Order: sequence, then C-alpha cells, then structure tokens
Amino acid sequence: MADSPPRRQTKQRAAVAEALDSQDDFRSAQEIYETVRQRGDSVGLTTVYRALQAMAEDGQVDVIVRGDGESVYRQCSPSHHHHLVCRSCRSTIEIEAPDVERWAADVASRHGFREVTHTVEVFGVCSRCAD
Amino acid sequence: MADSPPRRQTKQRAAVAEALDSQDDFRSAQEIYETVRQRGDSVGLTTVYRALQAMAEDGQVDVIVRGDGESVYRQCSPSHHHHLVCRSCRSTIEIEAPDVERWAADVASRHGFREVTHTVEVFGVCSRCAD
DNA sequence: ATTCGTATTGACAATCATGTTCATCTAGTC
DNA sequence: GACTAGATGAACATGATTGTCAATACGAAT
Repeated sequence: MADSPPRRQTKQRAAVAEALDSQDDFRSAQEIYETVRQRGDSVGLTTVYRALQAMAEDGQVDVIVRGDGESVYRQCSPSHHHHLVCRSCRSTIEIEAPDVERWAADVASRHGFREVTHTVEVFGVCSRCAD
Repeated sequence: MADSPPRRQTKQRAAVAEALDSQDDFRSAQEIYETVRQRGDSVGLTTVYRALQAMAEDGQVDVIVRGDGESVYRQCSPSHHHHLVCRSCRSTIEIEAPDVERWAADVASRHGFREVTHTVEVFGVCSRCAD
C-alpha cells in the first residue's frame, strides 16, 4: 500500500476532535459543524467534512451510514468493535463480538471470498426511552 | 399498529418487480429505472423510487445502504437473512446466521434494549474476481 | 359495464449531503 | 525568516432522493 500522506495539526482539526470529544453518541457532520461554531471556533463546513473523513481513514473515529444516507461520526476506542444504538436518544454502547467476527470470516472464506470486511450494528430502544 | 394502506397492482410496479426479477444482485434505483425503460415500459423515476420503497416496506425486497449513501435493492427470499456481497462484481449470496441473531438479541436485552433490529452485511472479493 | 373515491403516476422543482475548484493561508522544516 | 506542500473555506457543482400537484387508473360498489 501507498505511504499515507502526512497529516498536519491545525486549529480546525483540533476543534473538530474536541467537539467529538464532548459527545458520546453519533453525530452528523452538520451537527458537529454547529457544535464547533457554537464554541466560537470559526471553521468551514467543507473543512469539517474533510477532517471527519481524514479521521475516519486514520481509524480515529467510527462512521455509520444511517438509513437515510447521512453519515454519522463518533470518537471510539481504537479496537475493532460494533455498536448498540438507541433509536430514540442515540446513546451508544460499544460491543464486542469475537464469535461474530469468526463467523463472518468463516462464512466468507467458505465461499471463497477474500479481503473480507463486515458491518454489524444493532439498533433498539434503550430502557430509559422505553417509557 | 395501524392497518397498512391497501396496495394496488399497476403496470409500473409489475415492471419494477420484473426488472428486479431479472437481476440477481443489488441494484440502485437509477439502474432499475434504466432497466425498466430499456424493456420498453414507460415509467417515471419517481415511481420507481416509490415502488421500491413500498416493496421494501412489504418485505418483498431487501435494501442495503451502500457506503456512499446510495440505496441498492434486490429481490430476496422472504425469510430473514443477510448477505455476502462481492465488492467487485456485486454477486450476492444469501447467508443465514442463527447464532448471530441470537447474539444480537442477547446483547441487546442484556443492556435493556427493546424493539431490536440489526444490520449484518459481509463484503469481500469473490474467487472469480480475485485474479 | 359505469360510476366514484382514492391510490398512483410522472414531469418538474426542491432539498440536502457531499464533492470540486481555486485563491489564500499556515504548519513544519531548513 | 523564507519556503513548500498540505490545509482551508467560500462559492459553486453534483447527484440521489423527495415534494408538489394535476392528471390518471385501480377496484369496489352499483
């Protein structure tokens, strides 16, 4: 693989990272943009998108493509994991599933597939929102 | 739950269903629109979108939201299952995973989540495309 | 078969997230 | 401090999907 291009530290990216830091659930680029601006930092929407993309590539944030096509971002632990997301309040719990990993790899190789990736997300309504 | 609105049978929906029938992999709404028109049937793009939505609601077709946010559709067996999709040629294999179902339900209820749904898709490169 | 109420259709406009351009700026280096 | 490639951002482009609304066709009742 090609050597990844160097990544500079800028106020804008720091601001985006901070905004991500202060949230514990998945947010859209637009929402993050709002958050950053409300903190007083001046950034362009384009930059937020680029920063988010770059961070996602570097594995610093997790991305989920929502059903409506909008991508949402969240700062996560670096290890591979999946999410349990509340449809109502969006609170998110990281979950691990070694069995599922194994199953995915297994099924794929059994059918002769290589370079396997997978998406596993669980959605529901958390106990607090179930009233 | 509310009683589902009645669904009428029209040429257009039949045409969309046929187009879906003739494909064995996931296609975008735009592609299905093309296919229908090439068969000589005259339908509006809007109608294709609505037909696809309706069929997805009724569980007649499966939908996957691709990484780039575009939705793709496919006629599938009615039972719950997931997909193993080739990134290159888009050929699709239906896979079942009772263990994964159980795991998802289990993890969710352990955290007090209700009305649980999940998405599980496996992507890779099939043996034919691996040259 | 004719009528009638309501889904459905489709051409077009509108929306909305994201990509692109390009002149300007700046972090990191010498 | 000067230099250079990556970074920024305002304006604009793109492309999928949805909204609008008048015209039309399904299907139940007559």
